[in-house]
Amino acid sequence: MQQVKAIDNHTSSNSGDFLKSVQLFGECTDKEVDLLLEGHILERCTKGKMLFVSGDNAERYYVIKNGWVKIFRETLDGAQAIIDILTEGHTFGETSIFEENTYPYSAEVVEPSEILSLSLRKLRYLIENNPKFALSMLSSMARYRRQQDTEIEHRSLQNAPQRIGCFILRLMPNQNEAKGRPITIHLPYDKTLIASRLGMQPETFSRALSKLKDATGINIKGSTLEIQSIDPLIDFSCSACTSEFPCKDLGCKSCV
Amino acid sequence: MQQVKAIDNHTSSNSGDFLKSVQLFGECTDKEVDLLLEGHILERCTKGKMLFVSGDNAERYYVIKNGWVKIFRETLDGAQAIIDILTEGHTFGETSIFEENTYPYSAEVVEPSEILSLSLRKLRYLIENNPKFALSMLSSMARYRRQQDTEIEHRSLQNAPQRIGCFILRLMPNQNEAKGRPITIHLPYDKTLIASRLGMQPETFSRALSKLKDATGINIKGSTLEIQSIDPLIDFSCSACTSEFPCKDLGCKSCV
DNA sequence: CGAGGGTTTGAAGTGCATCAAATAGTGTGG
DNA sequence: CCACACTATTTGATGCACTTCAAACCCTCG
Repeated sequence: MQQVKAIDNHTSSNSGDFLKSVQLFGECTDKEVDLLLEGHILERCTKGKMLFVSGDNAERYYVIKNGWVKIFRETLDGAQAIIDILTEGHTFGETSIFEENTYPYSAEVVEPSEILSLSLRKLRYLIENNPKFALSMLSSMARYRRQQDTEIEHRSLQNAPQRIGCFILRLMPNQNEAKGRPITIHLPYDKTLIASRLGMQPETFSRALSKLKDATGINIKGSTLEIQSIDPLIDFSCSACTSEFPCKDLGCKSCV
Repeated sequence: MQQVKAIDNHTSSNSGDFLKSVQLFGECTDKEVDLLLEGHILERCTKGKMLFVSGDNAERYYVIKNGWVKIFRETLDGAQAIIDILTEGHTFGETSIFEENTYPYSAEVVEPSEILSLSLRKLRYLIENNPKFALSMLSSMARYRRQQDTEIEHRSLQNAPQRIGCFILRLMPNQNEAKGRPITIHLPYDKTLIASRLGMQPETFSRALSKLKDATGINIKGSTLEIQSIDPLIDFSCSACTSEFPCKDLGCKSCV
């Protein structure tokens, strides 16, 4: 189940390049990146791997090189609340700097992934000594905050088919390319997981998806979607939202 | 409608004391507080006053001295999404430093309030030049982030009466005092507004509150609640939550 | 006292959840 | 390459929670 690969110094420059491509670390100097990477571990994880569970002692934070990771919490009787599902370039566990060194949620790999883990201590050092980096981190947290605000909004203003439409719009590769011409996209993970990500039951997801199909004319084959035009999707989903479509900065690939 | 009172230097030390009592500014030096307070405005606002609307140019951020402020967004057809309802010691508008100098939401005073407004430029200066303050701000944003995570969770795991119970628990003055003995609390604002804060209709709120009364034995007279013991409330509401009751740091007065 | 908003109650409808079962899809060992 | 087991997904039937629309009630305040 667990395949761990600690990467030696030869390849750490690759991880360095990767790290610089992550928004949070985009303005770091080479020296800072080297510091952050000291003692890093790059793990190839299979589906189902638990990276940590809520309450674990937190010494490291994580950056996703590729794949998907589910962030969630559980009630005593096992009901899960999905907080977020993250992918390439996202970080998690870094806010444990401000907890009492424990993780406030659990993290599970849901698709084969490469995950970089780094020392929280070194991150804290960088925050405390480089105001510019602290600003980057604040900016990144502010972005996340707006996303969460939107999430809450969607749950109360959008119905199930609209939420799915909005989810699909955020999977679009690039708004400019997508505009006007037909496009094919693949659902990034289990339909059941998408359902819980969107706060609904798998059965509801299935039915809502076919309602969406009827309403917007999209084509569904398994986990492949064919979209002739995104306009009907926008009309259908974005009418129940306070942001207008190019919903900038909302984790929307088509809007970054 | 608008009663503005710019306070002169004689009273600014009062505002200084107040500012230091706010978590975010707790570790600021006198000098820093003075800097932040330069050009501050203390406004006495009546119910209904709009402090700013989404999209407005943002030059100031706000700190609530007392009262209540609603933070929300609207769809084109007027449906409101309440993002948060804030009170004494809370700040808002400060994340506009990281937007393109616009507010991403609207802010409306919903109870008579005293609101302090301060210059965003000076805040940014402080963040950029004092790593310790940047850390405070990061910590404050991390706290807010956890609260929003919890909010999303509550919406999907708790039903209407449970959400109300949880809301009431968070109004409790102090967990230690509350434990065991009867206590009286007042709802802080309109029931209709509480309803939308909790993501439900006024009618649903009314019915759910009486269900809560039946389930936990609390007493309701208008906006006054008499609670013999908080234990039934905890049993009733917290079973559908991933946090155990002394839900630390979740904006819960009884748990701070 | 009367107007107007906030709150409650009633009746009916809707959306989603739940339970149950069928079907499709995937990976396994033979 | 096929049969089997197992999981993911779909479909059907039913129930419940919340919404919606409508009307009554209550409270406050001029």
